[in-house]
Amino acid sequence: MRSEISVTVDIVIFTLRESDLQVLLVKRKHAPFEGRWAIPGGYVNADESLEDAAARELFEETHVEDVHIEQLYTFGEPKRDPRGRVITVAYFALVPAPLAVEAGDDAADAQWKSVYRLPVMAFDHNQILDYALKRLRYKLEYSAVGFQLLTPEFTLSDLQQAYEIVLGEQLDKRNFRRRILQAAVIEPTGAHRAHEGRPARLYRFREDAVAEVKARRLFP
Amino acid sequence: MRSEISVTVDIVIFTLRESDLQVLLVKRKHAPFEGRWAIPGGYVNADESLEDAAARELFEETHVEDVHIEQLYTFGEPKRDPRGRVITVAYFALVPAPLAVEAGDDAADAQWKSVYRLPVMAFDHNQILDYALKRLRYKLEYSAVGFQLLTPEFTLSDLQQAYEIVLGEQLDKRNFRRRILQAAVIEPTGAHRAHEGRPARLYRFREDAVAEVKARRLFP
DNA sequence: TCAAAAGTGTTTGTGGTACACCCATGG
DNA sequence: CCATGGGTGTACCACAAACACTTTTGA
Repeated sequence: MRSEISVTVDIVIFTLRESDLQVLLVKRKHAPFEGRWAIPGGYVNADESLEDAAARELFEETHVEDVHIEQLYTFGEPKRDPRGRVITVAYFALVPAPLAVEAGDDAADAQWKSVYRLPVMAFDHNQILDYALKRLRYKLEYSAVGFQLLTPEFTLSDLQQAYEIVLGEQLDKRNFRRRILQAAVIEPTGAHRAHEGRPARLYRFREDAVAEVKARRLFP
Repeated sequence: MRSEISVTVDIVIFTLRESDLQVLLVKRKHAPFEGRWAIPGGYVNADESLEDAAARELFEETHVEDVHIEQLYTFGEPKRDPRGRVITVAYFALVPAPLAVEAGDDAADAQWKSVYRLPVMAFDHNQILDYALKRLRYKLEYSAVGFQLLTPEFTLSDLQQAYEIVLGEQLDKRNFRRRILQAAVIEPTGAHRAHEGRPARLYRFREDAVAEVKARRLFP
């Protein structure tokens, strides 16, 4: 039985802004849910892959390319869209702070919103965002995905701050540094950055590093 | 742009059989890929959720209900089905051994196949199965999902054997028992089971147990 | 009494966590 | 010389891994 189902992709775009973890939301101009905030998304074209569709939506909203994108989950409850049967393949993207700030701010109907103060959104988008946030935090703990939120060169303090913002808790500086360094996923560029106080060593992410590390086995 | 996309669900059904980890495959009767083995699946009905569709496909193949089902990933490359644009939401299910053995064996065009000796399959189904197996192994290590492959009452040796089959490696009996027991996810039923040698205590899964345990943090 | 599987503790090593002071620079 | 953030080491504890023998039953 072939059924009439439309397929969309929605993309949860995370960035660090104003010492806060924020997502890009768009305000809907038409029914249903006119005036409500929503996760950006759109229909999948016939000849593009799902991931390409997600990357296209991301580019349309932010003019950002070549960032971390991954598939999150597919939401397909029959009544999730009042217009008919629409399933959405949700993705999430991590964009480095400075690029994202420039690009997101100019659209009147697109705003960065703190994940800690989200509005009631259109469709099942609150649920999608909850899930995306849970996944982001979870991945931060066992993979090197957090670097994707930073510029290509960063200090260890930048990185620690990023982790603290996303996880929503304070971390011990010495333990943080030791573990990041012994995971060998970053390397010093040799350069330093100074604002105030002692200049900080700059690091870059090592492309050849294993991005995902096996979690502890609970069961043997 | 609303595009003509069909939506299917495919379900990777795992079980333990003949001291082996096996999946249920069906032999295709029609083109494309006539005669090739494939993961069971079908179109999503207009009024059912994706998970309901997966559960329905599972029931149609095995007459098994109320088992662990979870969404795996959505595969949507434009050319994955030569007939047109079809995306598939893949699920995986874990069915307890004895039920599965009875149900799967009678269909001529449906067979349990060892995950260690898989044929070249239709569509992108080898890729889907690789991914499902990876996910199953991964989840076994940090969650209590492994119990879903056993009957409601089982011995610790049964459980250890299940882990060994899925993970493909030998485990130390004392360490295994200690960790399972101190995770407090199972409880003794009080009964014993005897075949040969000393009778073994029977256990059941504790429904109130936390099924998923936080993995070690690699990064602080 | 023997075969077969169940059941049980200890030691050692690794890694996580907690914790406080000195260093380099700019103003 | 002072304020500001950068950078460093150690002690304790918990848990993972390695490892061999005793117990209970049926034949």
